[in-house]
Amino acid sequence: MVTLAEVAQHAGVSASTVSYVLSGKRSISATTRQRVEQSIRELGYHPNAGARALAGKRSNIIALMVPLRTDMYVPVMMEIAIAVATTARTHGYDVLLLTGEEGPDAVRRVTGSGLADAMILMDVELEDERLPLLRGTDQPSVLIGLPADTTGLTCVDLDWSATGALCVEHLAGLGHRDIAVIGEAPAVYERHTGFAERTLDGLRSRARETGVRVLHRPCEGGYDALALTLARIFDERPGTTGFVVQNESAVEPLLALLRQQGRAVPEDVSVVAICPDQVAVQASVRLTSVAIPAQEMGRQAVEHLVAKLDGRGGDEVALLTPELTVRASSGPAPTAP
Amino acid sequence: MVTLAEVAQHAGVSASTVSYVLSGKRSISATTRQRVEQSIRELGYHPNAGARALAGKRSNIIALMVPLRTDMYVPVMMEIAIAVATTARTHGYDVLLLTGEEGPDAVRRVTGSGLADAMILMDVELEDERLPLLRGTDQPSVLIGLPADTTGLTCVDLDWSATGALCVEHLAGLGHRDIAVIGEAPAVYERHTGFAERTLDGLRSRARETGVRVLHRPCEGGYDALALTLARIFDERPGTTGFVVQNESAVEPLLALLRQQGRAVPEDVSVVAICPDQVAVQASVRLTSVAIPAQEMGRQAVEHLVAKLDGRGGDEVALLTPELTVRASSGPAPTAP
DNA sequence: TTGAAAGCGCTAACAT
DNA sequence: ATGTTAGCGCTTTCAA
Repeated sequence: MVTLAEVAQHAGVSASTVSYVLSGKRSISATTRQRVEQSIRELGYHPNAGARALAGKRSNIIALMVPLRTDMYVPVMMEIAIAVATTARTHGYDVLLLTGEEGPDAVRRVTGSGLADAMILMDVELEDERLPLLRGTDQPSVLIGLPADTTGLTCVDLDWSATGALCVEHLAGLGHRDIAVIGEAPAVYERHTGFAERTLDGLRSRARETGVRVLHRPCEGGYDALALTLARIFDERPGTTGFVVQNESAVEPLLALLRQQGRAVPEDVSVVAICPDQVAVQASVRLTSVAIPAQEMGRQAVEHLVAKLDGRGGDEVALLTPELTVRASSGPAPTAP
Repeated sequence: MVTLAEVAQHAGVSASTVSYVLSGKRSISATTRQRVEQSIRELGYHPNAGARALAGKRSNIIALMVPLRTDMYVPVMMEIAIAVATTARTHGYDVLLLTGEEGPDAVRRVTGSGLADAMILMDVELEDERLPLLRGTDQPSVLIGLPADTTGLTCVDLDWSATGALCVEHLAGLGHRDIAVIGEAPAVYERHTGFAERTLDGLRSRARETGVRVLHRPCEGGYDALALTLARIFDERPGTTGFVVQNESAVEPLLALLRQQGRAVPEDVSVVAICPDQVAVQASVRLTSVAIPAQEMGRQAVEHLVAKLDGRGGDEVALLTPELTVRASSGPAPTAP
């Protein structure tokens, strides 16, 4: 293992000079710099992470807490995680992967051990039990998701309320008066996950404003669950002509069942999905959708965190503006026969 | 921040005693141990990770390199990653998330800096450029996936060749004589990803043995791509009665299109999928499938790695035996009209 | 069974 | 512009 001292000797300079060449924290003459860089290359030197963390009081590691749950749409989580990792690298940070399993203990462990300099939490609940800990520490953190009380916290999230509103607006604008919402699995609501409830709020308040009726039904993924849900919806509201789907694993089943029942999309019923663009374009009908900007969320979370680590920027809630893309699954409401 | 020295003082013992209480590397009298543990709790002490890594020469971190690609089935990657993280924790390790982006450089960086004690690589190609580096270092590693040459390497993977064979065997046993294989996206083959090629080998050699014909077609996911592929298949082999699908995002489109063409599953055509069980049971027809044991792969990778770190166990290739579950999508081949 | 003390490799004053 | 040096908090000999 090559040490800084060896590099120093090889280059004929002192250890601190090598250190400063590396950190750029003081000016170095061009010639020494080159000699040092040359030695570093020749010896294949890599600074020891532990020693650095110990002496410098920063590990250059960001912890990322991902949920274990399988009732969230996994590709979105993965996309966020990867965006976090790659963005972090561009700022010189590595990412430590923590699963939700350890819960609040993980926060304590990471904070206490100096393992990471900061952390990003995903899948935040409205009353998340990790929040008191975060507020009580000086370790910078960013939440992806919005808890009920954001005091003293930095959060990044899609503006789910606006997302819901946007969906209703689109359908209402097309003349739909009776809208059904296929929501996330019941467990997601029971857990009081912010995004699900906020979407619903946005949906409902815009419905009120535009005078359309909204029927919301949570739904597990898969065909069987959706068949049941759909039957109930048409039973209760036979005049339903618009659907908003928030559960990715209900998208394809919904399209299949509508087809099977002889209801044409978008002639008889319109469908608006809340999902990643990729899902929208790969579906059997190209879906009008509001995109979930997973990458952007991961990227912004890191940018905010790095800003805090650098002493710039403070607490703040960054809500991403939703964008609706019109595709083939939505059209004017059918005129009554 | 609480230090070991503070704990020692609080407990009225020396620093080394506290250290040994923590590591258990020498016997401590019951009373001292309790006093120390008490102090640790009272002060909320957490050992400093950097100092530990520096002095102990082990970071207790395992690096996990995940691919950036989106042409692999993402939930499987995620499930592996989470299994790695949770299993690692049970052995006292944390997991550092590296993306494939940095490529071989990441291996150098992690090895050189002592950031991680060991690493797990996912999405290994047959001739992976990271392998020479791994062979040339004493840092333990485990591959999830099988390269062409496994000399000096430890690998964990599903036995894809046996998986392919199993699929053909099942269909052949039901009397199918003409089988089509819907494969992964062309890019996956071009990249020479081991699992895709091996599956094909297994498929073909068992086909030869059982005297069935196999037509293999790579396929991007989504409806449009699959529609094209399917048309060509029936064009070329009108007598096709069995399908093996390896691309998850082709599963649902395939079922939809078959339905649409009036081909009943399993009466007219049988479908066997290679996918996680969850996908198989959530599909519109419950699929006969060979499961991809994502969790098990992640878990075993960590177990092997920990064994190497502890000086137990050496290089070794662990192939998981595939298991086929018969569900509703496969049945006897239709008798010729 | 316990203590004392020498580093681990690096950073950041403090000097010059 | 560069060198000297005192730690950072822990592990692990070496001693008792």
